Amino acid sequence: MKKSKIKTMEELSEAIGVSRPTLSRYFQDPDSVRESTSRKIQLGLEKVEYVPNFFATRMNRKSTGMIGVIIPYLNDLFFTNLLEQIELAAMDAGYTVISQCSHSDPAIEARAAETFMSMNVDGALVIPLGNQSDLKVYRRLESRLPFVLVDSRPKTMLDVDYVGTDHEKSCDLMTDYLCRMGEPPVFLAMPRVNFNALEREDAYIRHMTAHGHKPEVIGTEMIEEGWHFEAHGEAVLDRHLSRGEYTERSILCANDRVAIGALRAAARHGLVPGRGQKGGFRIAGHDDYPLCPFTIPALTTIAQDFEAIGKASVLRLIEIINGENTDGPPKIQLFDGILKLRESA
Amino acid sequence: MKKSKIKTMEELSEAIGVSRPTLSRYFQDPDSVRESTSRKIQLGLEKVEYVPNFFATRMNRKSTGMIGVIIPYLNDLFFTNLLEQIELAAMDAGYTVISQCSHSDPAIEARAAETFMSMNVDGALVIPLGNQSDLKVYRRLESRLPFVLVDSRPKTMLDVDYVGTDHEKSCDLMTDYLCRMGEPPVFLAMPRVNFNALEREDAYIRHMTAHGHKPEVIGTEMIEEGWHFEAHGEAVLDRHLSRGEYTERSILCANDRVAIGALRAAARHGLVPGRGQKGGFRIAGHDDYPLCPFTIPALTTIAQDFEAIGKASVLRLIEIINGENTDGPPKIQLFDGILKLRESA
DNA sequence: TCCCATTTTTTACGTGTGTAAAGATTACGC
DNA sequence: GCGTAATCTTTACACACGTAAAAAATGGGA
Repeated sequence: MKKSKIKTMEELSEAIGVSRPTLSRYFQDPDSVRESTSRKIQLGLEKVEYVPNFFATRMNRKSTGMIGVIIPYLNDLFFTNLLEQIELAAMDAGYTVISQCSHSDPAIEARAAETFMSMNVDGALVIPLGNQSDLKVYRRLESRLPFVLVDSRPKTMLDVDYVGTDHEKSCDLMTDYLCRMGEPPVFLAMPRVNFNALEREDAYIRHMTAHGHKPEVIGTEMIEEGWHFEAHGEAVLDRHLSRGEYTERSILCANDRVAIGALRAAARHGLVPGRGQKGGFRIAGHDDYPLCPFTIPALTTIAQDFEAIGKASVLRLIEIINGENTDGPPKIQLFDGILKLRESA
Repeated sequence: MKKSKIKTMEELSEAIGVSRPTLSRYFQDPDSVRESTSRKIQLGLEKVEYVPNFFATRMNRKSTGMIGVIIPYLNDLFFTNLLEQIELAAMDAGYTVISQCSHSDPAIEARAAETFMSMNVDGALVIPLGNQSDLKVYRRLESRLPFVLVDSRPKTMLDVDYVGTDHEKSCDLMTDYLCRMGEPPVFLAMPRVNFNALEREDAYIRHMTAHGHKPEVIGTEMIEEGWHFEAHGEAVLDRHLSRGEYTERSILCANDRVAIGALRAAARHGLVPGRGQKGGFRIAGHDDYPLCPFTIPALTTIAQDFEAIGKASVLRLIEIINGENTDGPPKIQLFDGILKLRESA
């Protein structure tokens, strides 16, 4: 059975025998028309191929029902997890998510923001690119549509609503745990591409100093190009282990991907990190990357609460869209990380 | 300096002192107006905040310059890699990509298709969900806009253009390699959620039979729920190793995520897979998941050519959009996998 | 200075739907 | 059968821009 194709609501109204304005109301809320007409329209729709034109639909509305999400990288399970939670939360709230990936390129990030503005999205969630982001873009965005920063936040944007993990606290948690169980940790940093990494590093340093330990940070120099975190972690730790350094220390990695590289460097040197191991060699990460339970040994890490962050950022954005609680200082929501004890530390 | 905000082209034309149709032409092609006016407009734009309305812009055009991409899962680096390549290729070709993730839900997948139709995208690339996909949706899509299947293809959709990896060939390659270097492999399957997995399994069986070996497939029963491939691989292999089975065999895994789980099961049993190892215990994967070089031991696998697949699918879609080479049988493009020899096999 | 070609302005209509107002129809209770 | 309220149809305008045609302005060369 071939359904006849119908392009406009006008045609549809003829085909069904109902006026166009009535159809229009039906599509926006089927309960806004009498039940008998509602049934009549439903029956008609089954016999026909019709999809309302998205553009025409949204053009006249104050609200487009869309929220834009800018995500910096696709090839990182951390971000995809976050994006997934955001999409699900937005879907729940009846919004359509348009996501754009900046592919490590500030120019693309800027263009994505531009696209959102021209599409009249009701609001945007921005997971910033990092240090390279073009801050002017955010300022521009700010003046035109509600937006919330997620996961990380440039130091120059402290006046914007923000949802993320309390890195200070979570890093403390881990540092504290490592100190309690053995030698105070060394921090394996990553190239300065991201604000969170710095926050964690700072938190580590503060915590160590406060407890009378001497902080040691390695891996701040760029060894591998770009976002090859695993390769970076492997190269840095390999270099030190080759010199016989840190073979009986805890290595606290800036994130799990770095830690995965570090695990490999350890294996190459015949070291098996773990709290059960003699000698006190241990490796810990941060983020609870989905693969952590499957590394060898399984990686001890701090889990970020993706779901809470995703949900909270969407809800807050919707609040702003609706003009609720928009006076006063920017609303900052920080969620606690959870220590995931596995094998490696 | 505060730029005055301008909402419509009408207002802009007053502000700059140029007629609206001229502005319209300028935005579509700056060279279509006299250079002096072009400069005048440029100067004006610098003093003013203006973003053309996306919807109004596209409504009257035959072409919206957008292509839609449906991707089944976000939390899998395989798909994100593919999506990235697609986005970059589309960007190169001057198209805007709208991507929608189906989150393992056929209903969401269907809605994404619906959205694309209502947005009048010029065409769509579809990476199917797998067996659960609602095939009616594709048929519907087919009758309304050009689309190309990517990565995997339902058996009921053999009449649609398709771009992917030649699994038959790549699986042969691996099976052949494993046979040459030691005991013929056992195939560690994954739950039947995906057509590629089956294709690979079939290819394995055919190859083994053709060469006089007895094919053995394990892990077809669902042990872990859903897409927890790593957990599945670990559980299946662990069960067999516990019985003392396959400790001197090659394990060919349906994909790398399954293999990562298998690696862990091996480690738990004190086995180190590798071509250098005595006893012939080896593990191999498929896809060249980005983490493969960092597993312990590094995973031998078959790399899919993401870039080629992404580029080819976009180019083919654009061909269809332009009405080129659309007669004749469906165009199938299969790319060869490349054997990545690392440590595990 | 004048003519002609090029470019711009003016005017007007099209895109598909939202939406408001006024008039026509229907449903329902009495 | 009548009145009233709910619902529907008709009509009209709006949204922001594409686009076509005719009229006006501009620029450059002779």
